[in-house]
Amino acid sequence: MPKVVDREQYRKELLNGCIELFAHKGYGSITMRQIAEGLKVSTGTLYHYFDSKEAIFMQLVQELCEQDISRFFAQAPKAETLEARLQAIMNFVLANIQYYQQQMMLWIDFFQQTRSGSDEEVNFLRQVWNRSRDTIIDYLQLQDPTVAEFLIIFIDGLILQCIYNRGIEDTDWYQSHSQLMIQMILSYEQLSAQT
Amino acid sequence: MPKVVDREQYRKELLNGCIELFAHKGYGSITMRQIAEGLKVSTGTLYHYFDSKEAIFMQLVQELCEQDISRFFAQAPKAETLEARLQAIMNFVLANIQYYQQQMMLWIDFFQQTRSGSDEEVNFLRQVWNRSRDTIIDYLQLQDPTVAEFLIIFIDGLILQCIYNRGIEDTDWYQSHSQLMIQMILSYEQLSAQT
Amino acid sequence: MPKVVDREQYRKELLNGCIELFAHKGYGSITMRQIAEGLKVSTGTLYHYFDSKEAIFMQLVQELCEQDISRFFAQAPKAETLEARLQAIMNFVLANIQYYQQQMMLWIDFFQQTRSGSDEEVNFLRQVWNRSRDTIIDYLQLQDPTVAEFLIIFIDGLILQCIYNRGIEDTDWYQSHSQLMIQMILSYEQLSAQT
Amino acid sequence: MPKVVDREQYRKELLNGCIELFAHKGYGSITMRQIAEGLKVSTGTLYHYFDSKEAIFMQLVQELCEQDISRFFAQAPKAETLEARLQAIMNFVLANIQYYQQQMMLWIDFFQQTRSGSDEEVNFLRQVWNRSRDTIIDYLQLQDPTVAEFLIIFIDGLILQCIYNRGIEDTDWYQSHSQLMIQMILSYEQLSAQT
DNA sequence: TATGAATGAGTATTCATTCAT
DNA sequence: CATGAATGAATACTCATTCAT
Repeated sequence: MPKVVDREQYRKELLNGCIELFAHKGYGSITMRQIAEGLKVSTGTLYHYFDSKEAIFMQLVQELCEQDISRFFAQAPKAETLEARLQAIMNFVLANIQYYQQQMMLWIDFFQQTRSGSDEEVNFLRQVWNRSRDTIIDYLQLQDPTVAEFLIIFIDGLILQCIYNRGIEDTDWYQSHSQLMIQMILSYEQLSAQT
Repeated sequence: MPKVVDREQYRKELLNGCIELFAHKGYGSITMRQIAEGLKVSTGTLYHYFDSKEAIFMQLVQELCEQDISRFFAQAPKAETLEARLQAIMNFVLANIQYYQQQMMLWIDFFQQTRSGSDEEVNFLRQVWNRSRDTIIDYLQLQDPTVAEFLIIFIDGLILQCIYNRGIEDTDWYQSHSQLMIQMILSYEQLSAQT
Repeated sequence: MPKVVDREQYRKELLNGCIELFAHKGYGSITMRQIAEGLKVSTGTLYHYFDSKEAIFMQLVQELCEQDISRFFAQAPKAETLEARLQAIMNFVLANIQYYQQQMMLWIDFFQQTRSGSDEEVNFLRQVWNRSRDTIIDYLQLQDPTVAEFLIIFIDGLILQCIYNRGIEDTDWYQSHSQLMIQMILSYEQLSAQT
Repeated sequence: MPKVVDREQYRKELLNGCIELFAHKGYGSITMRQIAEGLKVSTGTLYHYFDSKEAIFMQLVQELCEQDISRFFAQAPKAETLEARLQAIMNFVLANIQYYQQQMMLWIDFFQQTRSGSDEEVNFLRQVWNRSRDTIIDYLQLQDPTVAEFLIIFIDGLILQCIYNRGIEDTDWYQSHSQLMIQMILSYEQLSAQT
């Protein structure tokens, strides 16, 4: 077991290792022992780097969001038209649909666990989530942020459906609904512009 | 502890008692003991009527769905226009938003718990869920069922947002997005009809 | 494993079984698993009868005190003279010296554990202890309760010495100090009576 | 973290730092990490100077006893009469009552922890304790050491009572029992001298 | 039919100690 | 000398389920 040099660096490595562990089993179902085994460290070491299971989760959420945003910008085209930007977003979500499914399940699972939990954590999560939302709003450059929010709501619904259906092998289904949404927004924007 | 004559009848009574217990604590967090106490029976009795915690949940889901549908029809106006029917649905969801939040959380919580569970259960749930979906599609009388499904996706997203925000006191937020969706669908239908 | 008929009866049996377990290892060192094994029940059963390790201890202390007092009266002579009564007490303590050592260690061990604990428990213990003290004061029939308290302090010191010396095989040592104390009290009472 | 020249010197400094840490939390409750933090060193350093937690305790006890004795002589009057010497002792104990409470709790806590421990440690502790006892016996200059031992037993009882009552704010209580004891010893000595 | 006592593997977390750097 | 990362067995306590009564 190599002695760690950069504590912060190693903590992030562990965190990255957690992602798929949490995603695979869920916050409530995975045990600290399983996490430790998955990371190939002892439970003691795990607790050396994180105060608690909850703490791991919180940091994980933040990390995921961070990665999410930078991954999107790394790949998002500098699209000129609204349609192109909408397409970019929908394609990005589809491309990472499994990732978003996992994240959403994690999210809600945690909400369940902390049902009567402190507001502090909930607020922290909300804050992280808002960052994602604002990023999308900014990218779309819509005059009315309501429409951007509208899109986000729909995307969430779409991801949820994928969860219900345990992953989509059926990309067409996703695509057709995406196109429908894009068209609707475009029409709506056109109409708004005219009046 | 009513001395039971009709086994089936009593089972349903117990099930009804479970609804708020599951909703309040969540599938993963509530214990069989708590359920038994909440129903004012012994754990033994609980196991006499249900095979397992999971079995309770499955039957509960079915029961909820049943109640859901009949409640909707008991209240839904025999609306002539599509707009009126859309309004009816959105209003109905809003009126029962807390109920739907709880149900959705229950739902996903169960998905988490049974992640590596048998497909049998998942299929059962999917079947139940399809009943709800088909009911809405029928009610809307749209030529293109895709649009109905589109609406359902959006509603799910809407409920999810309410969960993230831990209940909406902000009815306006919900209303404005509802209206946006209704208008979009109406426009889209109009355009489709023209071509 | 016989199914228990009288819950309260069985709880007391378990409690009695705990006495020597706690005495042998001490409150802080014994584990719930060890207690369960010692009682030949599962940990689950242990928790079925007692809320927590602390709860076991509290009930144990009370039970011990109760037994202590009734044992004393069952054996204490209806002594006419003060000297006889003092002798009776000192003899009783000597006869049960191991028991008192164990109890005292348990006592202090618990004080350690709950150092920053709730006052509730401490008060409960104090109350139990006061019962023992008052019993002795009553029995001695001294005009001045201070002298009775004085004796109790000394007895506590005596027990403590036995702990330091890990049990006395040397009964003479105990006896000589007992006699010294008895003489001192008698002289003091005589003098008080004269003036 | 002073760069150390004299290893022995530094060890004593650390030991002194431990006193209040052990006293505050108790032998069983304090962790090596807490001790290290309290001393502002790493656990590694702690283990560099002491073999184990137990070793720290043993050395601490010795150190405390040493300090105890020298503190007493630094302050004790060269009293001519027995009464004055008895007063001196009782006053000294009262003045340091909190200290003695802590020490006694530490003592017994350790006895608990090492219940089934090797005799070696117990003997070491007994030796240290005997030094204190002999010092008192010497100081009192009584012909019969039994009486001195008798006093010590009583003092231990007195300290124990203070523990049970979690510190005495009630100095009077202590004083009255002290005077009672002093008088008793004086009377006894007088009588012994006469015969 | 109804009860609730019994089970024991499983949970998050702690801690004295070791040892590579 | 000094550090603190690493260990893993141990802790109190939980819980779905079974089964004798």
